[in-house]
Amino acid sequence: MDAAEERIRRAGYSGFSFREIAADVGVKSASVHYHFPTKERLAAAVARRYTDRFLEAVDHQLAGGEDIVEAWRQVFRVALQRDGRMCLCGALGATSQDLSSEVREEVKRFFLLGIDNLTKAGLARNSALHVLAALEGAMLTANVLEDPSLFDKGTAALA
Amino acid sequence: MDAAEERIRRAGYSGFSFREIAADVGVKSASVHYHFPTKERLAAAVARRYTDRFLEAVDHQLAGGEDIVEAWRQVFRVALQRDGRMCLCGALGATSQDLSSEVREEVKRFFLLGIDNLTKAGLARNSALHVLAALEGAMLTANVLEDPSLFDKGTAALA
DNA sequence: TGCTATCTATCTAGCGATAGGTAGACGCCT
DNA sequence: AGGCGTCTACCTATCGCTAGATAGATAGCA
Repeated sequence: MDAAEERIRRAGYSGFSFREIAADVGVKSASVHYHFPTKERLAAAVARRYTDRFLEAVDHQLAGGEDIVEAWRQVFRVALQRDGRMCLCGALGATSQDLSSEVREEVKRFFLLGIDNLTKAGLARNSALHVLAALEGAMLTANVLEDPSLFDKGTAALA
Repeated sequence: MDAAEERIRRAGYSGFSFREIAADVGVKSASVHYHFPTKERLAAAVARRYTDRFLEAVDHQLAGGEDIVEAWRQVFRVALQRDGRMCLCGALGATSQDLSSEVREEVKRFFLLGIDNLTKAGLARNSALHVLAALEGAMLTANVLEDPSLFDKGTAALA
């Protein structure tokens, strides 16, 4: 799943294969099929784990006394700068219309829970949407222009 | 190129094929290769045309007396709601790390010219980054959640 | 005007590579 | 003994791309 996550975050759903992630881990593709019968199932599992971990990380930031928006910004920031990759659900979501419903639902879940988390912390719904959009978009921009500092600059106005 | 643009905007770079777009148009894939020797070349040509048209549309909005930020917002809005698809450079940019340099440079061009356009209209660089990121991210969010109205709600704060 | 040569845009056929996925055998551990 | 995990070997389908050929339009020249 780690290998799949890396590959998906770099190249999207149709940009990774069983053979590639098997080779990354040092096994054969048939072994991956043993654990995840289909590609869709694997991608959905990876997306679910990603979302859960992401929300946990936000909670951890909040526990450290961070403001809610700054907490989200920090988690996105780390995802971009530590991993050097896109947000998994951003990478998958860009081709949302082409995903199987199983995977698409997991990607939706990331965004829905994100909006939910931000509103429950006191933000208006439109503000929650704006924060999530700005973070996701800033990550994309920094990724395209290969300059991580653009994330900080593009999201400075949120803080 | 129209067919290729549609497919790329729905499924990204690795989500379209010569055979598919040939079938869309009613020819054979070999005929597409006649005009575009490689897939990279085709994608790069489509991205360039998309960027040029996009900037023209922004200029047209400005000529109509629109505020610069509102002009950008409107063009994104139309791209999402009329076409029902992602921004082409957003869809490609999400997998930027996996694109050939030829295509990646065209995607970069979209973002660089966007920032340039916004700053030359008077915005600070960080504000330009923020606007572009928010628009691109709002489009992604609306796309994933299959609700175009979320674009308006998520970008209302920009106006 | 008519012949010749070239160009354009398409076709059929097929290349090698890779995709997702499956069947059955093998070894290992309890 | 039996299940778990991995393997080899294979399948069908599709990928990007190319070869060779062809019909029709175009252009230059006698």
